[in-house]
Amino acid sequence: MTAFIGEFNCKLDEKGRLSIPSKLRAQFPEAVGNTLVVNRGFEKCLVLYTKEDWLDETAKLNAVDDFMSPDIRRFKRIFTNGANLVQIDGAQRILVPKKLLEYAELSAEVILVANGNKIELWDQAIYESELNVDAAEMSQLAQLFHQQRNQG
Amino acid sequence: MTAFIGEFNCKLDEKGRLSIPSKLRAQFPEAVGNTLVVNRGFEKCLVLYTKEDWLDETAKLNAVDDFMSPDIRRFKRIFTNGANLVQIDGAQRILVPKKLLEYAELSAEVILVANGNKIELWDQAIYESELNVDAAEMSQLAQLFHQQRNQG
DNA sequence: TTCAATTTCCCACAATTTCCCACAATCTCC
DNA sequence: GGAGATTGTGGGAAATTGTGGGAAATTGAA
Repeated sequence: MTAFIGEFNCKLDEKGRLSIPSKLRAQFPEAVGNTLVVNRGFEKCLVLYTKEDWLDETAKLNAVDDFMSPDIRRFKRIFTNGANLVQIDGAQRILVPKKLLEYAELSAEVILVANGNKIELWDQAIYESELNVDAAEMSQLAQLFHQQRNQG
Repeated sequence: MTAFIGEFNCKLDEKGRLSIPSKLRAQFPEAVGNTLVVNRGFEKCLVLYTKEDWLDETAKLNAVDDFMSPDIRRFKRIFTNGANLVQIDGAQRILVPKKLLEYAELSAEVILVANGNKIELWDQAIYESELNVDAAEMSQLAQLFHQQRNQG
């Protein structure tokens, strides 16, 4: 599994193209070729995967049997339905599908945040508010994390 | 895991480059190669890790599933936000990303403080005021530390 | 078929980053 | 203390990257 690192300020041009910072591009395994997968994130952001990692993710999803419940089927459908293949062009850019642009409310100033096998794409303003926590809230979050990790 | 020791006065040049003191460089395991990870610290400072140590840290985080809750995702984001790979150049320098320079309000005079697998990078003036505690406050802090450690 | 709209491909300029060299300062060893 | 080696600092030049926009190609609708 790939493990991407980095946070990058990027710009979307008028055509909705996002140029991938060379430092991030350099982290792609050779095998990636020129294809990525973009999907909606849970929050107001998009998520990029290599095609391989995306297939792994969906494989995990599909390991859960559809017979189980309507909710399972619904979740799988919704989760998968935003996914799009995108091509990296000669200038290391991808064209972000319009629907997804709108979903994540992306303006010209965006942020790419890599962590693990996911690369999140945020509008800069929204990202900053997402990260803006005061100390009290932070320690609450930490506590929650602690609990949930131990529940597993 | 690496265990760094030492405190060093350093200078940032006009291009935002930080030259790593040879005494610190000598503590890097061979395997580090020329790559480090810089991230925001909780306080107004930056933190350097070897890439390996950083991946260990994030692996612990990513062991908790993103599907679990929005708070989990948020916590992970806040924790990893700002991380960037940096290369050590031929003159044993790293280029500190502009965003992070601004975040930690670094001027030309900075301090590197090594502790465990982390190396903190502070603006000198800010660092000094951070360390400026009187005896009473110090013993109060120690008490707090003691309590919170035992609560775990 | 024709026209308009979108997409893809390509080129070019500007800004940044990287690489390299050189000098100054410091340290080390004799 | 002095000479040589190592380290810290600065800056110039080349290479790379980011960004914008134009033109060709493709698509879809009338």
